[in-house]
Amino acid sequence: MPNSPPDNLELLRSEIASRYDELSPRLKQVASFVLDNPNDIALETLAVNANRCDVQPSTIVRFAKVFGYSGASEMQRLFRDEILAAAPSPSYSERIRQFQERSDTVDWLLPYNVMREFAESNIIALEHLRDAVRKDDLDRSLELMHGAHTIYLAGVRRAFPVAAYLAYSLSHVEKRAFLLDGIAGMTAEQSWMLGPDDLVIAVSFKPYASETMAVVERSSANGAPVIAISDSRLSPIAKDANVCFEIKDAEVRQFRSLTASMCLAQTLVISYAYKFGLDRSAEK
Amino acid sequence: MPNSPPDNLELLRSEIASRYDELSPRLKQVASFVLDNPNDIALETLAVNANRCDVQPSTIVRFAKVFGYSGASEMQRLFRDEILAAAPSPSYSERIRQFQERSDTVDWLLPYNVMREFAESNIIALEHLRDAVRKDDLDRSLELMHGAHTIYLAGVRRAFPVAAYLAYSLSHVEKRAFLLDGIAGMTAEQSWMLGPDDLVIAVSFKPYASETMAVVERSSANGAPVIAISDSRLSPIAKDANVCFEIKDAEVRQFRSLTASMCLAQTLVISYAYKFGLDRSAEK
DNA sequence: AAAGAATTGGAAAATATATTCTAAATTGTT
DNA sequence: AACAATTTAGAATATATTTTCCAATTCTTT
Repeated sequence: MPNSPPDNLELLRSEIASRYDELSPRLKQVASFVLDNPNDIALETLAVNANRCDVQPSTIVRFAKVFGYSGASEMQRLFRDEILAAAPSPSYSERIRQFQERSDTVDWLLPYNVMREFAESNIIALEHLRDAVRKDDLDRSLELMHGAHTIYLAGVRRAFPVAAYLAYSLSHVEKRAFLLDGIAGMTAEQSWMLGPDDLVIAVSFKPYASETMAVVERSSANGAPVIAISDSRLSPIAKDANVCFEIKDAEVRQFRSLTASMCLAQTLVISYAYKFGLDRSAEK
Repeated sequence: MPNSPPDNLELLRSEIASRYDELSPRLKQVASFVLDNPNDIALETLAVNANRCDVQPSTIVRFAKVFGYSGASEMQRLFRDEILAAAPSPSYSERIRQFQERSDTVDWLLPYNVMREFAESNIIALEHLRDAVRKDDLDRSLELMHGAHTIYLAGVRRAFPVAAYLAYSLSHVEKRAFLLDGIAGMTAEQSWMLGPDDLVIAVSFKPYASETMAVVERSSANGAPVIAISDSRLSPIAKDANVCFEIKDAEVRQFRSLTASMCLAQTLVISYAYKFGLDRSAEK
């Protein structure tokens, strides 16, 4: 009946709400189910949804047609897109893609624009981090940190600032922490000494550094637990890790940021300080 | 081959990660797509997912079988259930109520809350940065960077990661850059050598480090231009600086973040690369 | 370099799912 | 209470999607 059906979920929801009264009994059943269980509509088949609201599949099709769609599938598309676009986790890549498309038109020769673009994508990365980090991983990390006599930080090149920050701030909350900095090629030697009493936090991103891989492999073989901060579960350092954080940092035209990784690092240190609050002093 | 397939997403993910190496090339493609885009697997048809990772639909079926499922559909069920479980009963009004409740009292003993809180404040800091940085400061910085034969980075303690990042990424856009790292107490000696052809980018925050102050003073006296990244115009390193960025980083209960500073650092490097685009290679 | 093994692409078959259609049931009207 | 109009159930049909299977290709081994 309506000329053009609502083309986003929010519109559809209010349309359903406002026309609720004119609907027939069965269609009302469908209406309230649809409003209350968007995820079921998105993910389950017509048959099971029909069953859930105690209705025939064909009734749901009729419902969709009443609101102007060609069928239930077309309406379902809206619900699926909502999850893909706005859902907690991995709308991420899609958002980034859209964002980058949009930014194709900005003038990259103006530093001011670069700044704005960069701030924007870092914000997106942080939002993603906030929603995607798993409670459980954080808890387990804190336990590992608490149990460790000393924490060793591994990370070179792009990952180095993160490792350096961890070393610095951990020692400021009075946790013994050393940076495996590989000065004079010492890294290999240094990792010999690590054992079950210690903990390695290894940070490594895409073209994974062999130094960091070696540290993880060796210390893990010696029985030292490992927390990995990396960009993929498939990362070589994720393999042997007891906990692996998968961080999707912002990427703007080839350049990858560290914002999300730094934020995670801060979270680990501060949570640790609060939970086992030996510190008091904290960093100034 | 495996007796019983993983029956929850997390298990499946780690199973995929750990067996990644033994997979054939096409199956690897599928594996990383599956890990990176769980929502697509949950919501899109085999055909479109196959297309997205540039593979035949049948390959995805084979992938699912390798991990013990009867077919792709059975595996997809896991991904769908994950979404359904994440939002148990997201009735609209209920969701809003929960959201409003959330921000009232946060329990800081729960790392998860710390993470959320931290991400939020970093986002705010970035928004501030985006709006507060002066066009003119950026332009002048780029000119100084362009004019310099070599850029030297100064920053210790909390500021060290920022300086390290700048050194790393500048050299990746083919700008000569050295970190004045003060190893073996060399900082003083190193800064003797700086002159009008060089540039110092100094990073320093609240309890200002004397090392960094010394570098700025001495090199500036020798005629080297200085860009300061600091938290106040009154900072000792701002005095002698040609350009001073005043960065208000997030502060959560005593702990200061580096997010905004890192973002500014990235902006400088990337703008430089675009404007004077010597790079081409960039960082990978 | 050839033979065998494993992997892959793609079309055909099977299955699952959505849609249509008609007869039955319900509702409202006189 | 009878009739028309509307709504509904459910089987039949159409469509979409997945799965299977085999030929083509690529990789290994000798």
